[in-house]
Amino acid sequence: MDLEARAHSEHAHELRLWLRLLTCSQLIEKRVRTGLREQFDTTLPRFDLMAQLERHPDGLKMKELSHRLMVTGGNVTGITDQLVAEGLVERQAVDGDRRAFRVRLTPGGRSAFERMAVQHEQWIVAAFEGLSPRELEQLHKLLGQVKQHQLDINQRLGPEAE
Amino acid sequence: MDLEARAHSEHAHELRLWLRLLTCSQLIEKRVRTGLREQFDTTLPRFDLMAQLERHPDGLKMKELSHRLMVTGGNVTGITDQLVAEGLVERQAVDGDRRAFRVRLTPGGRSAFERMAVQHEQWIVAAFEGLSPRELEQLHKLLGQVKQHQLDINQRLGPEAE
DNA sequence: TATTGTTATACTCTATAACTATA
DNA sequence: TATAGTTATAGAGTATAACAATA
Repeated sequence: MDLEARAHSEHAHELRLWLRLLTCSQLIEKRVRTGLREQFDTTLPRFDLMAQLERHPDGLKMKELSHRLMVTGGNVTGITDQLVAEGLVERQAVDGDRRAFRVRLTPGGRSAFERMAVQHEQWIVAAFEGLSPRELEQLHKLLGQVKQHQLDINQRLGPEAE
Repeated sequence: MDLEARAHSEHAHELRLWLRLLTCSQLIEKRVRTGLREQFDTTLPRFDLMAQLERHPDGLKMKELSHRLMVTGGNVTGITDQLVAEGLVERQAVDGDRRAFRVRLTPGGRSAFERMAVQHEQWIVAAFEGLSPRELEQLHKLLGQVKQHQLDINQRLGPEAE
């Protein structure tokens, strides 16, 4: 386990930081993916889609989901189709625009998500146990700056990339 | 773009931190992947494999690559096969163990990697422009603690998972 | 028997582009 | 003409498990 084995040159600090950031998220993500698969027979993209819907009880349009999940439309259709087939989410007509749907959790989908969310939270809490509350906040703040900067860059490169 | 739209409950801090960490690494990774594809017609796993070899001029065994890249053996075989076919890396017999190889960059592979690494570094530097040198170091240190904790957890769960 | 690496398989996610239907 | 969503396609990455050769 050593993605950090790179890093040359003059900007070694940035490179090392990036590799460390990547390693951290990969390690945590890997545990989450494995857990979701083994305990709930599901995947991270599916979980993420349901998580978005949980935050929006009135549902989200396909386009919105695509934007929030940072994937293209075709993928959202595919994942949504699966979840619909399993009765976890449903497509609902939108008044005034017969092209669009509102996707929302079914009651069964909501309770299934709650069960997963409880477990998911435990994985995440365990992942950051090593930090004090103060460090946790510090890290959150620093990553906030990083995130904002990425969004700024994307905006510059092309608003649709946001 | 809003993976952070989750986060309930009592441990909202940890959840928000995780979602932000994930968002940051996804945003940066996405740009790196796109750049590698568009400018060099390659992928991140291929780049990562070559990066490992660049750091180890004497080569690495398949098993070692698998461990460092955190993927299973079959995948390393597949990626290595591609790179061999393109003349970027080569398999070399290992004295005293006729089962194993040492995989190493060819001269052409080395120079191809150098070209990519220069560009890659620019992407990464740009990604962290928003931070002062001091913040950069702070972030590096905090992520170091996070990383170490993940490794500790993996060790506890099963040494082979490391 | 255990280990190194390969093969075969199957699945998920992904982007792209062409398409349908509405607006 | 533009937009919402779907379909079709192709490709990459992944894990798993069975396998061959060697230790």
